Amino acid sequence: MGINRELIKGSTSILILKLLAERDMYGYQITQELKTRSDNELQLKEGTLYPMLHSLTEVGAVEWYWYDTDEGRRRKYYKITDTGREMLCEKRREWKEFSKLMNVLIDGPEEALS
Amino acid sequence: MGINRELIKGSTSILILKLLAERDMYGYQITQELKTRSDNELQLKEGTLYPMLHSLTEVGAVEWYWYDTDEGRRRKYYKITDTGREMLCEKRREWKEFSKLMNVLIDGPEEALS
DNA sequence: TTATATGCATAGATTTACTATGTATATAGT
DNA sequence: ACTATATACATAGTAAATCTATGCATATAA
Repeated sequence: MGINRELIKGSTSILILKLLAERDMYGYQITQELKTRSDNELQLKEGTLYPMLHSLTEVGAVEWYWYDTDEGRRRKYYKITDTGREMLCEKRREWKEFSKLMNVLIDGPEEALS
Repeated sequence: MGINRELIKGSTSILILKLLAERDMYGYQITQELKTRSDNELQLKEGTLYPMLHSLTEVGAVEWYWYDTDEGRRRKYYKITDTGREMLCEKRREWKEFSKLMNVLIDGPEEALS
């Protein structure tokens, strides 16, 4: 449905880009951070996250690098690019517009409240 | 993604139920009304609308009746039920919650603005 | 008579996100 | 030593939502 479709499609990627705009993060960390910040309401699954991260990498919105922790654990860190920051900015703007429209529509004309 | 999934799934049905809560409408009218109210941004397609209306009928949220206009045109009017009004109320509440959360997350902590 | 708008509807494709699963290491409990 | 849980990456297959394309039919304007 026009704007809706595009918006909704981006809702997950907005959140990922937003977190990466604050600092580099690895996949698992992204899921935990979203879970914490949303007070357990947003539980991003691996089946959603990793394909999305790969897709964001393909379009040049993020880059990644391996990092070996001192416990010998390997982590793949994702880093937002300038392109990614522009995407975030644009998607944020679109989200604001869409949510504003939705609020107007579902609150609707006063006479409908009777 | 939890709440997101459920919310987004309902975004179209919320709008349909909202319109029907104001007055009975037929399919084509719903598409035009949404288009007008959203200033041409929301163009609900028949392929989305009719399956949705049938689905809402199945779950008892709406009912329908035929109406013959004086020009001999037949229109299928949809009418919201009490169940539908409850659904609308619940969905509206969930939308408010979700959009609020999204706004908090994408605006994020102030230190991220640097 | 041709195009456009109105009006209902379905079939098939696409997109998105999910569930389920697989691999592997670290740590805590028994 | 064994087991469970958390961490960490990833893919295959499935389900759901919406879209595009199409079909049928009538009214009206060019």
